[in-house]
Order: sequence, then C-alpha cells, then structure tokens
Amino acid sequence: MKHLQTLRYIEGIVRAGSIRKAADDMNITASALNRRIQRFEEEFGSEIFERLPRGVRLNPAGELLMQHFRTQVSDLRRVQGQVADLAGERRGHVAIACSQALIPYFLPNQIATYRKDHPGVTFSVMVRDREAAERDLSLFDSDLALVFEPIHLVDFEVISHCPQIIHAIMRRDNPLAAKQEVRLRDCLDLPHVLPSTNYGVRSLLEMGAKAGSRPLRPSVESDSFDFMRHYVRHENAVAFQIPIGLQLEGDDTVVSRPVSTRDVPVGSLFLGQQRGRSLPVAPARFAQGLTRALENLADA
Amino acid sequence: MKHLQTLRYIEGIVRAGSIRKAADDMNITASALNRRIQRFEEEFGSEIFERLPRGVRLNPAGELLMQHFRTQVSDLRRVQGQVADLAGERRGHVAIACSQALIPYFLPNQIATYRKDHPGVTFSVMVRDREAAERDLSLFDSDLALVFEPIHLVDFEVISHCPQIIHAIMRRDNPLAAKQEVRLRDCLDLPHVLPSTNYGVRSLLEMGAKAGSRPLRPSVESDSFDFMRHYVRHENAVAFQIPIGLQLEGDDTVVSRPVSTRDVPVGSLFLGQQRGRSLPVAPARFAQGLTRALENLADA
DNA sequence: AAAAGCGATGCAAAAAATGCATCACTCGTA
DNA sequence: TACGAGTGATGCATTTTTTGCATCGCTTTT
Repeated sequence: MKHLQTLRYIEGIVRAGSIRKAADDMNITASALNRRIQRFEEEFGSEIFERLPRGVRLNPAGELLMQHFRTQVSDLRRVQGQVADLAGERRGHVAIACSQALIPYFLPNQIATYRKDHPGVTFSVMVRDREAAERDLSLFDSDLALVFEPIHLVDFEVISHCPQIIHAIMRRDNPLAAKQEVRLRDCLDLPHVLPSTNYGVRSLLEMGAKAGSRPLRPSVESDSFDFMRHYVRHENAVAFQIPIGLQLEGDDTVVSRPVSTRDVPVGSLFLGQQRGRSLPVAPARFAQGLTRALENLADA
Repeated sequence: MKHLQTLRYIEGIVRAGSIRKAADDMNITASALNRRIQRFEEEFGSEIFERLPRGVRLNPAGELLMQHFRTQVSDLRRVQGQVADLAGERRGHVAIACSQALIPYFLPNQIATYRKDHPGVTFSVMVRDREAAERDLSLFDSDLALVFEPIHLVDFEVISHCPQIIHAIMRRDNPLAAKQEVRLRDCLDLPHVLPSTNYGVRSLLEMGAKAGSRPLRPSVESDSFDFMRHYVRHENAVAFQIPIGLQLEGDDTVVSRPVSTRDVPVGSLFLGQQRGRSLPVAPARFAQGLTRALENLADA
C-alpha cells in the first residue's frame, strides 16, 4: 500500500536506530529518507523522533503514532481479507507465535488441515517463549499466540484455553514406567532434565517442588524440549513436557506418564490475541478452528 | 495528511456520484482523479467502484473500505489530540449531533464552560432528529450524539443517560397552570400542539394517549420546538417539551408543568457515540463533562 | 439522429521525490 | 588535545510521479 510507505520507513528507522542505517537497509538515500521524515513531521504537527548525537529515537509522540500505525496496517489487512472473501478468493496470512510444545504435532496438523480448505492462506509460525509471544502480539508481529502458562495477560486477550497436565518422560525400561501415574518425588529421586526457568513447565514444577519441600536438582537444563526428549534416550533420566507436545505411541524406547496433580498443578495452554484488536479474516477463522481442536483435546 | 489524499478523493466521488463531478468539486482534472482511482484499485487488489453509464457507485468492497477509512481518520485525529496533550496544547474539535431540546440552554452552557478551560477546542453542533443523529455517528460526521429517546441503538454506544419527564407548556393564565402536575387527559381537552411523529416526545405522548384511549388531535404540528413554545403565547393551547429544553423562570407569560407519569412514560436523554470507536481526546473529555452534568440533572 | 454525459487513455508539462555532495555537530579514541 | 568516524541537515541537479489537455468509445436522453 503506497500511502503507508512513509510509515514503513519510520518503522525501519526505529529498528535501525539511525536514519542513515535505515536508509541503507531499505535501499534509499539518507537524504531522501531524512526529508520524508521532515515532511511527515511537519504535516503531522509534531516531531516524532528525538535527534541524538548517535542517531534518532522515537519520542512519546512517535510512540503513540507507531501504535496507531500498527493498528492501521492490521485493520487494512482485515479489510482486504474481507474483500477477498467477497470475491470468493479466501486469501490471507496467519502469523502465529507459539510455545515449543505446539511445534512437532499440534500446529503442523492444524495448519495442514486448514490449508486443505483454504490453500490461498499462508502461515508463519514462530517459536517464542511466553514473554516474547506476548511482545510479538503487541507489536502486531503475530496475529495469534498459543502459549503454555502466559505471564502478563495484560493486553493478552484470551480466545480459548485448554488444561494440560505435566507428563514425565522416561525410557520404557525405567521402573516408573510401570505405573499409570507417577509422583513428583519419585521423579526427583532420579536424575532429571528441566527446561530453563522462564518456561511454564519449569515454573509449575517449581511450585510442586516447593510444596513438597523437595528442591529441584536438574542434571541437565535446556531451552529445547526436543533436546530434552531425546536426552532421556541416552541417560536413564526423567524429563517433563505437556501432552500436546507428546505423541510417543510410535516410539518404543521412550514413554510418558502423567505426574499426579496432587503434586504439580495443572497448567493451561492459552490461545490469545492482542487485546482489542480486530483480527483479519484468515487469523480469525483459523483461531476458531484451533478453539475447536483445543476443546476436543480437553474433552478427550 | 497527505497519505490520506486518495481516500479523501474517493469520499468526494462517493458524494458527487461521478468522477467528473467530483473532479470539478475538488479542483482537479477528471483524468488525474480517474487515474488515482485506477492506481488505488490496483494496489488495493480489487475494484471499489461500479462503473455505471451515468457515473460510479461504491461496490461492497468499496463500502468496506470506506468504513475502514473513516475509522482510520478518526483514529489519526485521536492520536494527534493525544500528541497535542503531550505538548500541553489541548487543541481539538468536538462534533455533536443533538435533539432540539439541547439547543437553547443546555449545550450552549456546557460548551461555554468547557471552552473556558480549553479555548483551543472548537465545536460544531448540528440539530438532528434521532434517526439522523445515529446516521451522523456511523458516518463519523459527529463524535457525540445527545438524543432524546433514540430509535435503533445498534451501533449506538450509550455513554450516559438521564430521565426526562414530559412537561406541558401553557400560558400562565391557563387553568391547568394552577396545578403542580397535570394529567394528560386535561391537556388533550385543550387545543394541543405536537411535534412531528418522528420525535421522541411525540411517541411518548402517543403511548400515553393509547393507554388512556384518548386520541391525539393536534391543532398544530411542527418539527420546531422553538416554534411550539412561542405558539402557546398566541393561542391558549398546550405544547410539550422535556425539562432540559425549558428554562421559563424569566418568562412571565408561559409556564411548564410536569405531566403525570401515570399517564405518560418517563423518557430518557441519551449521550452516545459510535459503537467501538475510540474517541479523540477532546470529544472524550467533553463527554465526561456532559455525563457529570446529566448526573446532576438527574439528582436535582 | 443528435446531444450530452460518462469513464478510459496517449502524450506532454508540471510537480514531487530522490540522489549526490557537502556542512555542522558530537563522541570516542589515539 | 586533535582527529576520525558517525550522525542529521541542506543546496542543487536528476529522475520519477502526478497532473492537465485532447480525444476516444460508450450509453442515455432528447
């Protein structure tokens, strides 16, 4: 959209931190870019950048403007999506920020199902910890976030959610694998592999450990659940994950067992969007599909 | 704002009904305007006008776009207002659509009070019947509507309201003036002057008349409450109005008396805005002031 | 059948945006 | 303390975009 070009340039400058760097990034001369900004500030009626010796930075007026700009772009996309609907085309794009657990099975399945009906809709899927996911939403970098145990919840508008019981992951030959449900203390007696402190699974385990006054003593920590799942193949240890990220039926060496909810609180997976935003058509429809899928999970 | 120029042109075309007329209106050549539209439609990804033999008309895609455009302009104004706030200027504009009753006393008083504190804020006040007031809101021609007994209430977001008892207006020498409160049947025994059927006062009186199975037989009808008030000076008849439009203390020939609420339902004056819209700073603040004033009225 | 009104389009003129060279300034570093 | 590297601002020539004029093809009205 041409009439938004200046605002895209402004966004570039914010990213780059200086007009000259931004000009390089965006294949335009610094002088041209500089003058665009000057013209814009004049007609806007206020400066939007602080001029610092080493570059520029948004001033409060600029911050307000950028927020406006982002909603504007998002609104325009929504309108274009609606128009595409009128023409029966069903094009669009869905940007999702999600926790790692959704990556291997759930989201690929959901997206493929959706795209079977709407091949014109494209997707981007970004792995984000629960803090970054919410930031993505507020910057309009993502339309939807699917996060286990989000933190802030301000500006995070919940579309739907689904309970998730923490599961312990171990080798099939581990004695714990004999039980239908395991106790946290039994897991902590074994070498255990934990996610980093900023993850929801970790914080729920921390709560459980504190209640049972048994400290967590992770043998290995990682920010990759994929790594942790593979690790237990090599050392007879216990890892943890939520069921939506698990599908071990076809795996004959690793199994998962729910950790008793007497020990560790039940967590929740949340689907959400930026508060107050009107989602474009495609993200809104896809969110409906996700909501149904999450309800089925909860019922099962 | 330059980047909205095309959209302003589009608005002009919608008003004029043809590109050539709009071009005349807006001091531009038809060809230039025509090409702007073509360029815009190309980058927007869809035609927005139906080409008819006698001109053009928005197609559904165009309608969607215009709605988007209007919220966008309104949003931009809000942001500029906020920025002006940052700079401590407090500029802005408030566009109000209101019922006639607000014209003589209430609104002039409220606006003057507000402008004492904020001389940089300008106002436009348009008299609209309750239907037109809501249309103004939805077209973003007005920021606020202050209407007695609105009709649709869809897309009309109520900010506050205030009960209003219908009053009868008569000459001081009229026998009814002796009572503190009058009955509807007594009014209808006299020649009566009524507002046109599309006004709230009229419809409340219709209800009262139907309940009492006494038909309304207006001697005079008018769409001007000002006219009706003056008329009772000349014929010893009864007119009706709501108290917020009355201030007859200084008048020694005409008085008002409440009509018993056993006969005529109590009406309501509503302050509202377009549903879901974020008002610019000045209208939002002014609406707060109006709300307080209406609460005081209700308490008194 | 003619006239009037409409949108579309080729082409030249006008206006706007851009690129280049350069200035004035600040900061970190030698 | 001097200097080099980095920043935003600005004058001027060039390129790109937009506009205006003339005209075409079409439909409706007279």
